[in-house]
Order: sequence, then C-alpha cells, then structure tokens
Amino acid sequence: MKDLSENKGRKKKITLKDIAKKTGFSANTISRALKNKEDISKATREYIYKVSKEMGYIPNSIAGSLRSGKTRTIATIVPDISDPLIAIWVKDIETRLRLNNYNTFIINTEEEYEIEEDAIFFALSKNVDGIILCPTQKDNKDIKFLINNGVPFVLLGRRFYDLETDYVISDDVHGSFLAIDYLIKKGHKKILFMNGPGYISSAKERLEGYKKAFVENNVKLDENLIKEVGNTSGYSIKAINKIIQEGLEFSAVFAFSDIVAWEIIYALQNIDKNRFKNIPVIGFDNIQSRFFYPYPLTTVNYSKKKIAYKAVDILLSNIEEKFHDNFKQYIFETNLIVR
Amino acid sequence: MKDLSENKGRKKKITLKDIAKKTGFSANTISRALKNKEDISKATREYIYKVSKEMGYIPNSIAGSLRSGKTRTIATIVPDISDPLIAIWVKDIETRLRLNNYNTFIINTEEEYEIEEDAIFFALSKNVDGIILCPTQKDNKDIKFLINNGVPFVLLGRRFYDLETDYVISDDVHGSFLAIDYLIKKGHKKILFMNGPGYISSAKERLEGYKKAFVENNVKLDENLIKEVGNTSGYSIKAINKIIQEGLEFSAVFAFSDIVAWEIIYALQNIDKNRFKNIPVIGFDNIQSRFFYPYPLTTVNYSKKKIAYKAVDILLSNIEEKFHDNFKQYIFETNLIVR
DNA sequence: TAATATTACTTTATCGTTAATGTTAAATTT
DNA sequence: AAATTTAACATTAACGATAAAGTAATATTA
Repeated sequence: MKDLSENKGRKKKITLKDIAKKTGFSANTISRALKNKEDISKATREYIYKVSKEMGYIPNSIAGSLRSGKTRTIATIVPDISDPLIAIWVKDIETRLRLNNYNTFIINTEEEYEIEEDAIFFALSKNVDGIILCPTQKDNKDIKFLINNGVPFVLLGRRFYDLETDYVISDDVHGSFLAIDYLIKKGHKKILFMNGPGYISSAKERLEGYKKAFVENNVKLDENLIKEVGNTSGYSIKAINKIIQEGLEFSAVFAFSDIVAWEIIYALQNIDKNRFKNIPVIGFDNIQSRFFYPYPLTTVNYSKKKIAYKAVDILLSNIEEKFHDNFKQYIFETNLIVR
Repeated sequence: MKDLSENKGRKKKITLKDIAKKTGFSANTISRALKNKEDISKATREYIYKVSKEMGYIPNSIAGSLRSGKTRTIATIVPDISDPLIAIWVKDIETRLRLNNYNTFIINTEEEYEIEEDAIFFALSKNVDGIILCPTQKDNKDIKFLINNGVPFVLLGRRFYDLETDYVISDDVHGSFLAIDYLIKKGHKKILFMNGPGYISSAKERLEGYKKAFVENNVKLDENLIKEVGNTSGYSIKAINKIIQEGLEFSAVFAFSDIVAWEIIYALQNIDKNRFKNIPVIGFDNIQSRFFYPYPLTTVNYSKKKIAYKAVDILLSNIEEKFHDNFKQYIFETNLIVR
C-alpha cells in the first residue's frame, strides 16, 4: 500500500522465499512466524513480520491450500441472488463466514438442476471446504453424491424427505397455518393459495399448513383454490390474470412468498382497483424486515439472520469436527406479522 | 455421480496420476487430453475421457491455478449484496462470468474502507485474475495499489476524478437532471434532495444534475433543501422525520435511490398520510425493473444488465489482452420512468 | 555431570497440475 | 535411401506453500 511506483506491469510477487533470502531464515520459518505457529522466538517473529510488511508480502493462499488441503472457502449455491430473500440470506452468510475467516463464492442455479450439478462439481474442483445449498429439488443425485463422498454441506430453506442431511429451514407448516388460520377467523373461506412448485419441500409444507388450518377450523377446503406458480419474474401476474379470467372466486390470497404477493397485488390493482380492494393478500418471508416499502404487507416472518447464521455454524462445525453421526436439522419458528 | 457406495468418509480423490496409472499414459498426456490440447490422437483422447469419467475424476483447479498462474476467478467487492440494486448487478455479473467460464466470489464492504482494503488483499491472496469493485470512496489508497501493481480491475457504479481507471457508471448527471426538470416543469420549486454521501461520485453527479436543472429552468435553488443521507436501513426515515420536525418546507422529494425513496414515502405516510399525499417522490435505479411492487414509484432508470455485462466484458478483455493503454470508461444513458 | 528435555530453528518432501523440453517411431520429402 | 518433418507421446521441473522430520544449541533434571 506504500509502494506506489511507476511500474505499470504486474509486479513480481513476493514469496516466502524472498523474505527468507532477505532475513536469512528458511522459508518454513517465515511461514510459521507469519501464521503464528509455535517454535518461533518473539524477536524473530516480530522481525519477520516487519520485513514481510515492508516487502509487501501477500500470501499465496492457492499454494497454501494445495499443500494443506484446506481452502477456507465455501460454495453458496442458490437459485437466484437477485431474489431479495436470497440476497438477505447470502449477505448474512457472507458476513458470518468472513468473521470466521472463511469466504464464499456464489453460484446461481436459476432453479435448474443441471446448473446445480455443474455448480457442485465446480465447487469440488475448487476444493471448497464445504457447501451451503438451496437445492432445486428437481433431482437428488448430486446430493447423494455429496453424502457418499463425505463432502460437508448443509441445505438452506429446503430439505429432502428421502435423504438424511443437515438442514436449516423455517417452520413452513406452522407459518402457513398461522396465515390461513388468521384469514379463516376473519371469515374467509375461499382462500386462493398461490403456492410454489410442488417438488420444493417448503411448498409441500406450506400446503400442509394450509390444509391443516382448514381442518382445525372445520372449514371445507376447495382444492381448486390451490395453485402452483413458477418463480420467474411476472409469472404470478400472468397466473392470477388467468385465474380471474376463468372466473374463480376467492376472498383472500395466500402467496408462497412476498415476491409472489407483490405480483398478485400489482395484478389485482391493474385489473380493477376497486373490485379487489378488500381482498387481503398475505405473503411469506417478510423481506420488508430490512426495507421499508410503503405498501403494508401482512406476511409470515422468521429470522432470516438466524437461519443464515445457523447454516454457517453447522457447516463450519462439520468441517472442523470432521465426523458427525447425528444430523443437524433446525426448523426455525415462524410468526405472522399483520400490517 | 454413479458411485453411491457406503463409504461415509471423504473419498480419496482421483488425480491425473491415478488415471495415468490406469491407462498407461503419463499424467501430462491425461491433462492435455482432458484440456483438449494438441498432440493427442483422437482414439487416446476418447479413451482418456472415458476412463476419467468412469473413475469420477474431478480436476483440482487449485493445483492447476498454482502452476498456470490463472484462477479464472474474479472478486466482486460491493457495499452490500442485500441491497436490491447490488443484488441485481451481482446476479448479472455472476451469470456473465459463468458463461465465460469464470466464477466470482462476493465480498461486502458494508461501505467501510477498511473492509474494502482487506477484501482487496484477500482477493489478491486468492490470486484472482481480476476485480470488480464498487468502491466506498472513503479513501483511494487501495485503488492506487491496484493500479501500481497492474491488477486488472474495473469500477462499478462509481469513479474517481483524481485517478484514471476503467469504470462503468450510469449517466447520473443527466438522470438527476431529468427528474428535477420534470418536477420543476410540474411547478415544483422546493424540491428536497435526499442525496447520498458527498464523497461518492454518483452522489456528486446527481447533485450536479439537480443544480443544472434549476439553472436551466431559471429557478432559484435553496441550498437548505440539499441533504445527505447514509445508507443503513432506516436512516432516511429518521432523517426525513427530523427535517419535518424542523419545519423545512418542500413540495417534492428526489431521492438518491429507490430504497431511500421507499423510506421517505414510508415515513411520510406514517407521519401524516393526508398532509403529504400530494408530495411526489422520485427515486433512482428503477429496482422495480425486475419486480412488481404494487406501489408506483417514479424513478430514474438505466440498464443494470448492460452495466453489469459491460463491467465483466471490460475486465475479461483486460485480463486476456494483458496490456491496455486507453482506459475503458462507459457512461450508460439514463431516462425517467413516470409511474 | 551425564542424561534428558526444550527451544528455535533447518531440511526435505509433497500437494496436483501444467509449461517446457525431450524422445521415438512413423510419415514425408528430397 | 538418406534427411527431415510430424505425430504422439514421455520426462522433468516448477508453481509457493506447509507438514513432517531432522538438528544443533541451550536449559533442565536426575
């Protein structure tokens, strides 16, 4: 940071060897001194620190990783970093990892299994110490591969029923139940459920909570009101337009996510502001927890920070402990925020 | 992906040597075959491909990088990945890089210069081929360091006036001018400007556009209406509350970003829905371009995808060309979206 | 005081790949 | 038929760090 010379080409990188030559110690001693290992005298350590700083030494962690077998790098594989929920998760993951001297690279799967598979192989070829994965769930071969190869990983937000893995999720059944219970107690019986794709575990569980609320309130459930929407931008708008065109009746909407909820509200306003103005729409995830959107959205909340941190903590403990026989499976509580 | 054995420990990784032993060729030949280099017969190449697939070979790119000096990895250093604008940028960056067989890791600086400096050193120690950086601009020592060490990098969204670098930004002066010109032509004279911190180039330029619009419309500008807000969540809410308590008069608001605009609208609604209902608030960035929020926000738009892609393209061309004497500086056009 | 332990190092080997150079047999040219 | 080129490999060394094992001087203990 001090040597602002005129040299425009890439400078020769300083290595341990260079510091060794300058100080008269061996490269190994330099390494051990800079890594605060034992068997180095205080004077030597301080001297080596001083010289390496003067020389502008930047350790080559690639080389270190090759030898040590550790990269202190985690792959975070998610559907889409530009989804606000994912972005919030990833932010907290990155922060938590950084404070533990780990770093992460992000890969977006775009909810495509092939990209997920590529991402995992890519991660392994980069010798990551572990993987945080929000799986597409369109297949589970790659997850089996991770299990069989003993790669430390943790699932985020989704889980498999036919595979034992570590995971961190929100209590989707309960969250969904709370939302529907609230609506039913407000007198709604025809609650349109714009759920996510059925192969995603969180969608399965939110459906379970939806049904449970009808059963517990002794209200008959109309299966026609249960819809599945994709997660591409604008998908829900088209879906709700079609639903309304087809003449389906409903008095409230429960959406798979806040994003879907926004689209529904957006679409309903566009179709007929007055006609739908008394139709409550409830979302999921409370992505407003860190933003202040002027539109008050009732939504199912849970601590995204806790989920992200827990995922990191589980992964790092697995990496550092090496062996774990009992699976670490966390389900974080959900509550309803009425706005 | 096929060997789903019961082995729970981490499996011995297959190396080029293992394939060499199995096939009878040398490790070098295996490497060259798998990398589609020359001087390998078609039959040999196909045979090696087959065997390496059967053995479940995953290349150790750490080792390859150490030897070749290339990592095909880019560091993306941004203030906060959970900011929707940044998340959109980063998504497009990751996609574009992935399609070019590069990958990226993300570091959040939280707008702190020390973290930015750490991030850059971290990136260099990871031997990245280049850096995409949205700088805090609280200092520029690290940028000078990058320049002097010939590290390929490109600035995203912000630029320095006292340093020649590659950068990609939006036309902030013009975007800001458009917004204010629109408001003035609507009859507004007291336009509160909730700008970003003054040391950020985009804030400087938006202020320039703000002033320009007053000059060109021959309207006297009240310097008291120019405020700077921080970028932590909720900051603008507190700021606008204070401004209103102090009795400052204004008939319209121009915000540094959509996020700030949302907070302003949120706060105004909270204070007195009726009193402020005719106060237009204009944002910047059009983060709704990929979402459908039900609240119509007038905002300055530009192509976030073009900016992100251009940043990647510049960086990769710098990496691959090695030498570039003329700086690549792109300013993308802005327009006003009235909602 | 001899035996042992400790301190503070050094030396050597190795991680897995790939760049650079070397080799051999067959094909081509003269 | 001798000389030269080419194809298709193999061998060696190196990237830069660190783990493991070795060593010499000094300190401690029996």
